[in-house]
Amino acid sequence: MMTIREVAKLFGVSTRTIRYYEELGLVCPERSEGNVRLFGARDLAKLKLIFRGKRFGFSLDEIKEMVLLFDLDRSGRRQLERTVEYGRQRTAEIDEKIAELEEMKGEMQGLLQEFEQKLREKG
Amino acid sequence: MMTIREVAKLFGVSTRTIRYYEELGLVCPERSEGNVRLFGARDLAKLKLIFRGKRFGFSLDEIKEMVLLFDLDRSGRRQLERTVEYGRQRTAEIDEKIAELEEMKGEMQGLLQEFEQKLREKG
DNA sequence: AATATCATTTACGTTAACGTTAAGTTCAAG
DNA sequence: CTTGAACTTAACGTTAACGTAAATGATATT
Repeated sequence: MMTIREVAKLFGVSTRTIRYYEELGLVCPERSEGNVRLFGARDLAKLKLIFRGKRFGFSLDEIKEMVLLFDLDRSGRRQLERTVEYGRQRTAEIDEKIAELEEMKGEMQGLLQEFEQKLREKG
Repeated sequence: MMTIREVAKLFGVSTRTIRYYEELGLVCPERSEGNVRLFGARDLAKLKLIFRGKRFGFSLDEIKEMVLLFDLDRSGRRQLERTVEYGRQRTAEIDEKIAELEEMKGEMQGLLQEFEQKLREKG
């Protein structure tokens, strides 16, 4: 069980950021006797997913939906099916993002080759 | 040569967004006799790069630096070398992003398999 | 038990990336 | 040449994602 400052340091963010994510319902750590937040392994895995999502321009609202995958494991069959379907859509989106990134990379490399060509011309 | 509304519609954004990007110095379209913005092919290619960058969580400040690749083609040798070096760093970063996205995809697929397993258990 | 260093909630402040409105200008159609 | 739609600048409004400060409570150390 980690304290909020340890968690913040672990992910390289402020404690405010962690509390804000709790405000939004993204995480819901246990509390100690004296109402102090205590983060378990599952909370940390969730936060890892959250910060990874952030790095790819997902909004916190979108991330909130993605994080539901973490919370719905003892739900009913119908709910599970929808969760799986939702997860499929998300991974499909990620595939698209990867493809687009590679296209972007290709364009930039094209530009670089042009420039290098010009450099060679100048000797 | 396209007008601002045509450009906005083409990319599915507001005209304000396009003007804002000009405010930041990201694009610099020609002007007609009567001071009306006219976007050429090069402006459109640049905007395409800009919106693609946005989809991956790059800030407009970061994008501004990336877009410099478009503007510096008749600069001097030293400048060209630095541009090429900068471009290399950017493509390396994109490689990292791709790798991380694939890791993310793997994690989500792992979760999905767990859920599907549970679905099979429930018959 | 006092002191220092953490924690808590509450609430207002900040910045990026636009949205929106106002007041005026240009362009295409009739 | 006028009328209406689309353009212009200028300026203030908005929202997400936090930053920061105040007042207070918990915890560890000496």
